[in-house]
Amino acid sequence: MAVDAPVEGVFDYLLPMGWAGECEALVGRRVRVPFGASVRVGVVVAMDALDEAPSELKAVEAVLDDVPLLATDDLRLGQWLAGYYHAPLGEVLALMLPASLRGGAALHVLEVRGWRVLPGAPLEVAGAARQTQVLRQLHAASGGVSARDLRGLAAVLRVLEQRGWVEQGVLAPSPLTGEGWGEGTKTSVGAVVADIPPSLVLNAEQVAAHEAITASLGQFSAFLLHGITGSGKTEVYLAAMTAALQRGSQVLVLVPEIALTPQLVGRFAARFKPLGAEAIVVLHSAMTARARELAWQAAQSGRARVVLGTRSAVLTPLPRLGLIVVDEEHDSSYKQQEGWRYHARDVAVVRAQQRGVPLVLGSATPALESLAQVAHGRYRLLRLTERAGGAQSPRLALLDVRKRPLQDGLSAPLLEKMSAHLVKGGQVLLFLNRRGFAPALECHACGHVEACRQCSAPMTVHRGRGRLVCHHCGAERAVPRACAACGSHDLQMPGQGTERLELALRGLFPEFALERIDRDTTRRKGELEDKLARAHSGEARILLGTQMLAKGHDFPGVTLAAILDADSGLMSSDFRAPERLLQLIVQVAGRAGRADKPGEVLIQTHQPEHPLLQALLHGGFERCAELLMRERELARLPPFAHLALLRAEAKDAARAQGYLARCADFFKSEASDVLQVWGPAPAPLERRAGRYRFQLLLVGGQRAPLHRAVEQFAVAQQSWAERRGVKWSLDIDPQEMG
DNA sequence: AGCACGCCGACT
DNA sequence: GTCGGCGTGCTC
Repeated sequence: MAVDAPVEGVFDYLLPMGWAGECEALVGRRVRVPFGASVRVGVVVAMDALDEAPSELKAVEAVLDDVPLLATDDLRLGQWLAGYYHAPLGEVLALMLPASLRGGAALHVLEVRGWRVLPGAPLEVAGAARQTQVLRQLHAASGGVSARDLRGLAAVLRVLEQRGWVEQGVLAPSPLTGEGWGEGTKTSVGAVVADIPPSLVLNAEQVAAHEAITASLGQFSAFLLHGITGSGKTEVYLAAMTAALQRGSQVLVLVPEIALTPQLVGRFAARFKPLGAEAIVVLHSAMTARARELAWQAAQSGRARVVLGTRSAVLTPLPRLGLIVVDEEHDSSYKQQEGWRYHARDVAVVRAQQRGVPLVLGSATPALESLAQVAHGRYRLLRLTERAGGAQSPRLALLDVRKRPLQDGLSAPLLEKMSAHLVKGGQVLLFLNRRGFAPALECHACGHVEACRQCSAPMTVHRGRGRLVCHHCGAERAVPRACAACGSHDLQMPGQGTERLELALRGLFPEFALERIDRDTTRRKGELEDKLARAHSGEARILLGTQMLAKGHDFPGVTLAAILDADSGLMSSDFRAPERLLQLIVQVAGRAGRADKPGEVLIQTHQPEHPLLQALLHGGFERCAELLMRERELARLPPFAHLALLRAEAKDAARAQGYLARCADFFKSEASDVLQVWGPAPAPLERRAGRYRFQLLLVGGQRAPLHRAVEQFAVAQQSWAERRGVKWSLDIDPQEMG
């Protein structure tokens, strides 16, 4: 029994009354159990016959489900993940269920009414096209077709019913039960899949990619689909998905958080509409609990054919899984950054392996980790190098801003370029990865910088709100009129944020409509959609924003894009910052221009001679990726090493540091042959929300021995006195050192 | 995470 | 004299 509590291990219970002898029957179901002084919900993961019943065992209080919610495949994945990420199995399994079911609430058993075909019914009725169509649809669907999907066909269905070919009833609640409609029937959806609109005409590269993936259906195989922006990766996904659906499989599609827009959902829904209203379901964090439960149930029961979702959707039970697609596989939003820190892309790989299904990782800027897997021969590389419609790739140029006065963070040549493009009717896209008005409030007299009282970070000035805001803990306060240290009224706001840039641009280009798109201007519901609509329609001429703007949106009218603070990516202490900068530039470049309007991408920098920028200019993404790869190899960093980050925080700095010092000693004495220890060091943000944070980085050449050492550590540290008052957590394969 | 058990300050 | 503060430790 795995209990949903942050405790390692599984717990043994006696069977409830009336269940003796029914071994295996409870596996995958939720049960209510007494746990400590309280009552908890857990999932049964195994049943054992005991020779003698130990009297110290408590008994299961109640069985909460009539059928298993998790299949043995799901439990196996959960067990693997709990081991790999050193997370409690109960917590992992809880995340495989919709939130509404984690607390022990009963599953809303959906009574989906529908129709199914009876034995002896013909495949077609000569001269009756509508009857033939309905019969084909019913023959094809294993568990019947819901009445909702047959709307408007009542008259036809009545005729077929009178002829004794079809009947009405309740559709199978779940294929896991083996009851109800669909029992024993072989799935064959060929007829319905034939109704899926054919793919757009694919070019030779797309055909090759699609054929390679399709040939691997039914077995594990990992593909890296490296296609430049606009090369038609989505069409390859859709073609491969259609082939998987044809075999009766379910398809899981993961997309980054920001990319799950109505447009994308619409595109998939339009393609797979012939499979029925429930055939495609969406799962993301903004949905209501009820909507999530319905979508989850459709997926878990096998009714949903395509599941399209963000990070957490990778854990959805899918009894007929046949293909996994991870779009924009390099995207950092696949990494969970709190609690159980899993990486959805990596989970997808394991899941595909366990289930013996192919996996497609798609990106215009693959992660170095994925490129390394290709180099090792573990992933097969599929390239798409042609832009659809023959559009040209944009010109990339560096703007050396050394010794040039910047006007509100904008260099004179950039302003000239902007004018030229705007006058010619183009749209201009500006990236600045910093929200707010200015990143600090500084006293000109004594140099005092207003810092957050809870964190060791300067507070960002938000002038519109008239507040200082901490971007790390969210704390807010009024902007002081005088310096807190010396009382001077000469307070300065050095640096640029998107809010300040917006103000400056409105002054510089008053005749052109501007949209700022960042977390502050898209807080209200629908605001982002409205702004994106104005960007797409061309109504907005200047687009200004943070990361948000770079992901998943195409702006065909944009002819000039500029990255204003490339230097921050070149100078960061985070070893992944240059890789992320490269991805940003290439992604941005891919969104500027099209066939009739060649685009231009400008990068403002104080380091025009930087090897990374030079490599990008002269060799594009590939040369840059090679360069970064060599740097990582020399530095013994991923993908040439494996990382685990041990974090500790405490109200008292010495305690957190002392604990990690003890941890460092442990690893140095017990595992120095398989890993290196870096630290303990203060976390990049040393104090956050009033607690002091330190971290210890473990670098291992081989994954397995590193994990064994971590496992040993987790057991050993339980008895250490230094643990008192310290909250520690483990981040396997950390993405950010923050 | 809960929840209990356990030893020290201001109150009906 | 108690009520309750949250530090520490356990949960089959």
